Amino acid sequence: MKPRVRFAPSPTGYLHIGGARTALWNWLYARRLGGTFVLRIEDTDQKRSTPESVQAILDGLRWLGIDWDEGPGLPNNGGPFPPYFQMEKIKRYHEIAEQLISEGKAYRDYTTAEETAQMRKDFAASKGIPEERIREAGFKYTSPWRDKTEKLDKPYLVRFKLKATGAKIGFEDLVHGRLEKPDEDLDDFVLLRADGIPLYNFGCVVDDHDMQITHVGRGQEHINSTYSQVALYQALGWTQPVFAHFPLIMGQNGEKLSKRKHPEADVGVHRKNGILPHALLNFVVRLGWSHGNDEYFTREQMIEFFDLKDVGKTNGIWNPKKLTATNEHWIKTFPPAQIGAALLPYLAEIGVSDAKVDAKLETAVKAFAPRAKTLVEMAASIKPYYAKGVTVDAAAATKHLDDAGKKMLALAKTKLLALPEWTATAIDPIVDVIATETGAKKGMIAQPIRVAATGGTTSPGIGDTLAMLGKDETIRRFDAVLGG
RNA sequence: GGCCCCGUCGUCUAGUGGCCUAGGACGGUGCCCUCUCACGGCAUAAACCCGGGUUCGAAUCCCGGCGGGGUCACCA
Repeated sequence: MKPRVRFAPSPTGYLHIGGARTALWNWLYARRLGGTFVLRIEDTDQKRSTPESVQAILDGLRWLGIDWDEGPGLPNNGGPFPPYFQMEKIKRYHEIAEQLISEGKAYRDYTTAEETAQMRKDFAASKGIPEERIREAGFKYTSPWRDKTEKLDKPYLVRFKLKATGAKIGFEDLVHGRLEKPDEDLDDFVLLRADGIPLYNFGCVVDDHDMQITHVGRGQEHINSTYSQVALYQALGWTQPVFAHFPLIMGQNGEKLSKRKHPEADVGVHRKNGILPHALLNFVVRLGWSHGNDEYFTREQMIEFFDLKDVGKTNGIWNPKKLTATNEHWIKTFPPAQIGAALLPYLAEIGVSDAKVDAKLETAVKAFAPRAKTLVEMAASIKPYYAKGVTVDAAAATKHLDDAGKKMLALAKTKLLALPEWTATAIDPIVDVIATETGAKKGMIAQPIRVAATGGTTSPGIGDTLAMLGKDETIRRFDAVLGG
């Protein structure tokens, strides 16, 4: 059977890097096995969900090239199991909740949020312990409505009626193996809030079932809620999917990568910083998963090699240096035309709007690929080559454009003017030629040329540098230095 | 703190009882290449959390300790 997997983000902010990896791994799994990748928006947290966030997540996924087979923005209501936004199927959750209630597997709890909160507080106070430790002290919420069935005319929430027998409840996890705990450790978790909106554990189970999801791959932080969900599957008599709980991505301080404390948690930040989408994918796919000693994968190789069973168990730490190294690798590896196309928005961003993917840009990409860590850097490096004229750095001029330097420059100009064609391969040898003819060191020849052409002391090889500039602009800049 | 998960170089990892004097990658260090800056090449330092078992033999299996993380909501 072809797997049906899903990525079910909550639209409460930008696309999180951990979410992106979860999406990627699920997507890869589906693609390799010819399965289906579903995107579902879990927008039941009405306080925090926003349309902007939905957009940000969709944009982030698209930028990464992770496409979904079912979900938002697709024809025919998004696919065969709509809707793909939880808030659009509230009725369905109520239906299931009612069924559970009628079967005695759930109940209406008229206790208010304030009351339950107070109960916790009182218990903690009576034991003289902080609230998060009430569980160890034996606190377990027991609703006075647990065994009642009457329907009152006031707000209620629906709780799952967990039957604790002391038996183990658990599941087979693809990365962890058998995971279980005594069902007594679970409680009557809330299915429906007082306003009728489902909570995560409920909506998630109903949807995964309705959408016929076969494999649920998500972060390890969900392990504990999975036990509750398993109880629900059993109560409903539904077949549960195969679970796979992924290790977490931690910030460099060792804490879980959070939106507040770690700017790098935002996929959009990397886009802004000039990271290639594929580089981000490659970096993130290796964080917690490996294929022998392989480090770099094309998209096709990722699909070919990825398997949920090869996912590791240990949390990984975000390593910006390795991300950069991965980015450099792909900048150097992808065809110049492709990098050039990716570079256009970054050039436009800094005012170079006349650039297009042509011979000049490709030459520039080739020249700067080994020198740029990011597309932002590359764009900045290339920008001067699209300008008319250049301001020569004073210190550089003093050092390299003295009388001797200008003499070399003039000589170079003569040789350049005599060239049959203006290409890097044609230009490059002139430094050697002049060196041989005059006996001067190459540095004495190349540096004056470089300073005159770029205004500074560093640039790619003379051939590439002048080729990028073009004949006219090169000579113009030479003349500006030589005067008259 | 209860419960749950995890524990190989600084980091990501290979490793599934002998192939391990523990391999690769990023980062670090040194050297080489060189018209500048890079790229690249070569070399090098650096780890099996600790303690008990099991076994002829353990990074690999078991137990305990320690350490890290997650989770304990009418968030997801």
